[in-house]
Amino acid sequence: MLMKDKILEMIISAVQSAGITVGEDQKSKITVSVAESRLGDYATNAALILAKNADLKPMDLARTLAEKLKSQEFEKVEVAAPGFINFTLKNDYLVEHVARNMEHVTKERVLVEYFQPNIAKPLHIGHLRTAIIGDAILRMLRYLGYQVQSDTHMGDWGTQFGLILLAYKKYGNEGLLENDPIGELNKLYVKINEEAEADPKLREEAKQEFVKLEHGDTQNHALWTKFVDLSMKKFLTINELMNIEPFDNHWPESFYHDKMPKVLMDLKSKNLLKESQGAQIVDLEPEGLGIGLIVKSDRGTTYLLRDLATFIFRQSQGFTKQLYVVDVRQSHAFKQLFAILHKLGYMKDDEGVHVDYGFMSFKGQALSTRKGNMVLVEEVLAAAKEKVAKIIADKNPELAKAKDVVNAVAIGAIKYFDLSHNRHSDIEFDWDKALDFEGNSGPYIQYSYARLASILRKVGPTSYVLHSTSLTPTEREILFKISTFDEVVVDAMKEYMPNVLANYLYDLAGLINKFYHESPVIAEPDEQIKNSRLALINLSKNTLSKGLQLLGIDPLEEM
RNA sequence: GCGUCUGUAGCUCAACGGAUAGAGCAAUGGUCUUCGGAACCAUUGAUGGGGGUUCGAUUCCCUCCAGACGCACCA
Repeated sequence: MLMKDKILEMIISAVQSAGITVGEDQKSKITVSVAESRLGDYATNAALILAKNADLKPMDLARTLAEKLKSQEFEKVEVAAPGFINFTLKNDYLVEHVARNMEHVTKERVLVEYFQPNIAKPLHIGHLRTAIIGDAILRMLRYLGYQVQSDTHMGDWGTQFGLILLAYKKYGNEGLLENDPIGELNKLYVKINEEAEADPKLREEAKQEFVKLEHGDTQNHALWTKFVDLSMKKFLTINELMNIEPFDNHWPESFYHDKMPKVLMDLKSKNLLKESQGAQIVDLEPEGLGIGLIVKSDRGTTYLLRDLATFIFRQSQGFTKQLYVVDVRQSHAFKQLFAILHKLGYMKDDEGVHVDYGFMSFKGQALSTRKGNMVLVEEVLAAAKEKVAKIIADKNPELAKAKDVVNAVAIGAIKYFDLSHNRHSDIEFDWDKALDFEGNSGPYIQYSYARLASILRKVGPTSYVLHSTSLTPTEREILFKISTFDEVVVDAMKEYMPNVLANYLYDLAGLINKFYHESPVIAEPDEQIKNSRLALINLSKNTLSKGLQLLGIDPLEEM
């Protein structure tokens, strides 16, 4: 059990033994949080919340509770104005507690959808964000014991394939296609779109091509399969390229093609479907969500219908929770989706969550604005690697396996930059900042790790014992910080905010660097202190390693 | 027009309704006979305006200002 939760339980029972009744609404307002280090380890506002009910002054109630809360785990339980209770854990207790691993409880099945590229459209920075955030969430939920799976949901179906098929038949070249499938398909798509602007007949032809595809035309189906296979292969290089966990499922849009009629029947049988302007809609005006378009007036299907089928299918696979890591522009669409699923009776509470994120823009050094404001993944990565390689060549020219290190640092820098920000914020990517080794950055944390690794390497294998006495204030802070690791991951996943963990790791790395500066280890004459510091280093290193890996960043023994 | 989100230091960002609003960059000044100086320490500096709720508001509510993004036949 997490220390935080344990303290909360102690508080509740202390309150009850003081004869004070606690309503559910009040209970939910009582918090136990990490205190400022000068005040203690944990703090609670319980007395402030309950004072009025108990008809006591907050300070008096706090004192009463504090008295009851004194127990073997705590060095101190103190009261502070206007009515906080602060807890300081015993060092002995911390030493013992910190060595324990989180008990593994198997939790519900969760599906995380992220990385939704469209065939014939190149990977850009938006795809990078969904992949990075989604991947981090997957890793963290898995750590917490959830049975998580990922799903990519690629865009491989729809009327745009009519245009692509038509263009390929007119101008296509097999060699070019195999060489650079997405680039070539994109070129064809752009070209035919331009032509269709001028000549509406082409659009009609394209539509027919798609109809043929839908009806299983052999030639079109073969071409489509080829486009999809080649593109998929290319897209999935993201796993290797960005160190993204392999995806568990690929259920693309086409996969739901034959699952939509059933949803339509369902909607009809529940009287939710209406005819309007020749189209089939669900009226969501009462919910303030406008009109949900299900079938277009030309009888074409919509994304909304496909998304309904998607949710229902995944639910049938046993997933009791579905997370959609998709940018914030889709939030209206997801509200509609969830509202209709409620009406259909498929969704209760928060079984579906839109994990939205803001935009990433770029500062200075405009990266190719040829395609509008699109910044390509390849360009970002190449630029990052180039910059990192220069720094490495400068700082550590002797480094073995420099290429791997450059790769890991570049990826770490990009990911950390993304993940350290609150995902709701629109953020500006600053090359100098993200790839500077100084300050709050991925490389800073990797560097802190490498320093610890270096000390342990020098000392060689020994068994370390952490002693609870003779801890310096910084060492004590580090120890406590490490003990809260699991709490932090739990907190981070309450609202699916990877930045909570990223910020924690930065704080920890900062403390470690401070400690590194203050306390010599190898040169320490007192063997017991030396040994204890080595133990602390070992713990710190393991914690940084766990945390970095949950963010999808490789810890490096040397850099 | 309606809706959602955002507005914090010169810049880029943090902050479960909590205690003296934290960082990084930039600027200035320091530390060290470098267990890896890619470090550490310090100084200057901020909640868009106005109301309200609360013991307590960057956080919740109202309003105004500024910006971004959405509001059925594009995907």
